[in-house]
Amino acid sequence: MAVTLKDIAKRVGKSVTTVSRALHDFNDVSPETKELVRQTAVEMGYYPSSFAQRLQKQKSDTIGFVLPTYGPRFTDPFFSEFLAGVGMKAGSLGFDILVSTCPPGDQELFSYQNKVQTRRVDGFIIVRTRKVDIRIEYLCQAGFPFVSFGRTEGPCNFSWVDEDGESGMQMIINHLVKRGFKRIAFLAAPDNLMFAHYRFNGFINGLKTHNLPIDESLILHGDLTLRDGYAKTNTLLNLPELPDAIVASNDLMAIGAISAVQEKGLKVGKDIAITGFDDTTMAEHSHPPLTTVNQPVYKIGGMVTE
Amino acid sequence: MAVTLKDIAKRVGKSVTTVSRALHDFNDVSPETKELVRQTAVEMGYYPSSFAQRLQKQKSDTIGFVLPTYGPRFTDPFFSEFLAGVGMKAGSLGFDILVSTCPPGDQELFSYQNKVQTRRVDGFIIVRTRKVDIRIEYLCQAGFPFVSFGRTEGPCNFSWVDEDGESGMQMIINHLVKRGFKRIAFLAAPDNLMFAHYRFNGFINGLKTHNLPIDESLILHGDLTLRDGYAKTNTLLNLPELPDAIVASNDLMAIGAISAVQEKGLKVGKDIAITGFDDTTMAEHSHPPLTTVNQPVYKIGGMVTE
DNA sequence: CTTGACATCCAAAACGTTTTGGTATACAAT
DNA sequence: ATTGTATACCAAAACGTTTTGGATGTCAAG
Repeated sequence: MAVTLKDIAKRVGKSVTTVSRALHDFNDVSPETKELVRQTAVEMGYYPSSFAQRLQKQKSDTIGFVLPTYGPRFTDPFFSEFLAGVGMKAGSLGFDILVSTCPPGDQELFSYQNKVQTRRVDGFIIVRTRKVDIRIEYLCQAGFPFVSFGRTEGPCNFSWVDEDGESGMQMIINHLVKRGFKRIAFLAAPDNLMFAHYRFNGFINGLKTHNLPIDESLILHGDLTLRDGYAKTNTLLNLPELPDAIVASNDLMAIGAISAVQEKGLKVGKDIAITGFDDTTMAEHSHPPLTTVNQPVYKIGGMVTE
Repeated sequence: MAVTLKDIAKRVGKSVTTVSRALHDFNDVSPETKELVRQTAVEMGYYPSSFAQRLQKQKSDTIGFVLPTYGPRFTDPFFSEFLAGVGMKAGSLGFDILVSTCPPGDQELFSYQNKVQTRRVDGFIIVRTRKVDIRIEYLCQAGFPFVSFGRTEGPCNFSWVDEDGESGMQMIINHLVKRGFKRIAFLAAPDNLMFAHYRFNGFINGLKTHNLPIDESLILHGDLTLRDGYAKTNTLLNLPELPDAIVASNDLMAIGAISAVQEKGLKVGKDIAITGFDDTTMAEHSHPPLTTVNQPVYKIGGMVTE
């Protein structure tokens, strides 16, 4: 159906080689021929077959990205924003991006292996790194190119982009302490997630810096969802001695916390301070406005891609 | 680098043809040969080159999806959930999904043309259809396969999946009227978006059904963001005569509306009722809980893909 | 002994590119 | 006349598959 080099060659009465080289502006083609070929190509509506090119070049010009989907209700706005950043940068660099979805777990590795083995992608972008991350271990050991958003533990040597969640969290503690809050609770996230781990460290170090006691009963582990932020905050609000501040590991949980606190008839920011982390648009427009740490997700997506 | 059919052929002392046919279980290959070939393939770690296959078959087994990114702050959770649904279904059907990003506008068409012309995808999935939709017009006229989530105006004949936003909105009005609300405001969305159009129609028809007057001053047009829901609601709250209910075209705007109302010291659900549309997880955990209409985005993503 | 049916195999073409390693011609310098 | 140097061109191989249209050998029926 589609117009090929051969068709153009036939039309202009030259060989396929010459047509190909004319279109690539090689200097062993006469200016007249080049012009003729180019015009004919446009006229006939020629576009190279990407698969033929890729087969020949042994390059896919494609980046793989596996969305770690946590079930059907998968609405963490992080991913759409990150993907937007990735997509823009990839597009401007002439790369395609091949997205697949897979819940974290056993089958996860298949998603990666599959694309590596059938040579569908030249490299991967990895997000939500974990302390022990089989994806990273596999790709490292296979010598396959990838860049991650987030570090990992373990011996692998690879390129990554990361935020400094530890500092970010310390800034939050400083902010709270400066305003007189002392009994600070923490809504932690699954500790196998590296970013959660760093934020947790930052929290602990922040308390230590200000010589505040670390009260285990004020540290609860949530799953990063709004729902869970709400639930865990209710647990906190049932303690005999209430916290005067709640530091959440991300904005979603913080927003859940706000709901819970408001529901109890307490004033957020007065009775209990609440802070988030990420600076999502949701945070931007919560009421009262959420104190949070900006994480430029779109930009990070671009950086990782680059 | 990678193992090819030729390598296997050499090893087992048969032709490439035979190896290929053995692996595809053709019945003109002896059982012994088949077994031998299969084992050798596994041993040598053979995986077919997807590009060679695709070039040969003239099929890409890939679905294109262009994310309509509205700027760097692009956090509409709709898209991650939809994409999760698409990805799961596509994966189970052996299809890849090629994602690119492009803001709606002039260059948008390029994203599509490009992939059509270089034959990188076999078909497209389209979302957020518009009354006059150049993407649909182009693909229709080019005879290129696609399925959309959402209908469009215009003469094109194509396959789509859609929600019945009109009924959904009427249900909401019924719900409100039954509870005694009469002065109902509407946070509309850009009318060129089909889903917004249907929801608007549903709103108007709902009012008519109950013989309620249509007050233009109570109909404001927002851009679907939380921020704008907040802003437009403030406008409503400055009217000489307040509405007793605010119907938002989507959950994000509804949540913005809740903020605005609460900030004024009014009680949501008592002084002013607020409803959303979409049933995002955010809505699920807003306080007070948002009355909304469920839109099974994940499932829809799967249906469109199928 | 021939014929036909069947089982097993394969060379070559095709998919649409890019690259390699040339050839042919013209013209100038020796 | 020979050599050298450009300039303009191209056949063939290569990338890794699948498909086409056979070829070969065996065995049973006639």
